[in-house]
Amino acid sequence: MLSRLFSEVLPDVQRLAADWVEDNEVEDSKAKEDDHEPCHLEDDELDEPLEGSSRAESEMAGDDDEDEEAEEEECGDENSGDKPKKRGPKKRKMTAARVERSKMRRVKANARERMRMHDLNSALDNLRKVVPCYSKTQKLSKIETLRLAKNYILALGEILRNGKRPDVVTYVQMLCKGLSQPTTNLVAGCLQLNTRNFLTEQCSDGARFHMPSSPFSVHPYSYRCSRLSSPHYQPGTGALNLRSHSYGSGYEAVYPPGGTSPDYSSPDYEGQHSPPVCLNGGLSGRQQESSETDRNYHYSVHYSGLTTSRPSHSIPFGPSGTRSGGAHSENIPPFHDVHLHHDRAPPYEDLNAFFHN
DNA sequence: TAGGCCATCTGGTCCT
DNA sequence: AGGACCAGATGGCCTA
Repeated sequence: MLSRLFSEVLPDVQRLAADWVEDNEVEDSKAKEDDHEPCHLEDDELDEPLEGSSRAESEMAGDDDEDEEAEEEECGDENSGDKPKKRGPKKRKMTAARVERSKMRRVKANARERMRMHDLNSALDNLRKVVPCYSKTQKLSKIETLRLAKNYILALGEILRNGKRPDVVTYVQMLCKGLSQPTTNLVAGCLQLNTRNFLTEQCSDGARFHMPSSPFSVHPYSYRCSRLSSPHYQPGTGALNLRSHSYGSGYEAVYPPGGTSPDYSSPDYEGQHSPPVCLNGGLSGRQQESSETDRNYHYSVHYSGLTTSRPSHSIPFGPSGTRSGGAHSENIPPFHDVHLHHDRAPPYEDLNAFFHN
């Protein structure tokens, strides 16, 4: 067994090692070329840059009177050893004023960079609000937001291209492609909550719902995951079945008949493979709240723009094409702060209304 | 405690 | 010269 493993892996390892040696030789030669300029500092830059954010503190502490000496030391030993003398324009002396200017520039640059990152983050927040499943308290990470947004765009494009509604499983699959499992659970959980026509029972932990008459052809299939082994799980609670994969950590999903396996090898898949979601109304992973905190969740439908006038916000997906009216997720008291956006995108009436306006 | 995520600082590069 | 953008490094916080 091991020998077979070695025989399979060894050639690759050897090839990688050879590549690595080759690369290092190239880099070494580059480094040697760079060694010809031992005092390669910008005129205005501080000497001996410190590591990490402590640098700023050290700079802000201010050692103006030592800077000139430090600068002298920086290039003072350039003749020592057998290194060739540095050519090019001589380095200007770091006067106290120039050091001060340099510090000021750095402080200003830091402030600009902070502003820039804040702008970027606020843009990401805006993006979070328009992708499916927005939660103020349980924000998607940046990378997950971008992935979900990409999937959302692709899904909408697919809908427009095909001109027909996908079933909810397909839709969730499109949305969750390449997402982490917690995000997948969150999105799919949001989506499933919104597909329910009504709740026959509001469970004490806020995570279990009966879905006796879902308009989607998803609930008949069993779905097994780690959550199902939890004391909260009850069979027949309408677990939404997505994909069938066995993942090492006790996750096992079952494909619906005729279901296709996720194309994780597709070029647009990036990042970790998403294990199957556990869609029995709860969240798992990072977004999964304890049964105590589940009570504080309130899923609400978030409409922006073209469908705001609609009183009912159910997902119009499903093979039957029926609108699952009455399942307004705002009627689910234990959940808060999670907004569903996917429900405003797929309605073709809404899309048509949008395009005809 | 490890790993994920994030904010911040920093230096390099490119552009105006 | 200065600003925008980027990527690497670092440390803090949180969660499993």
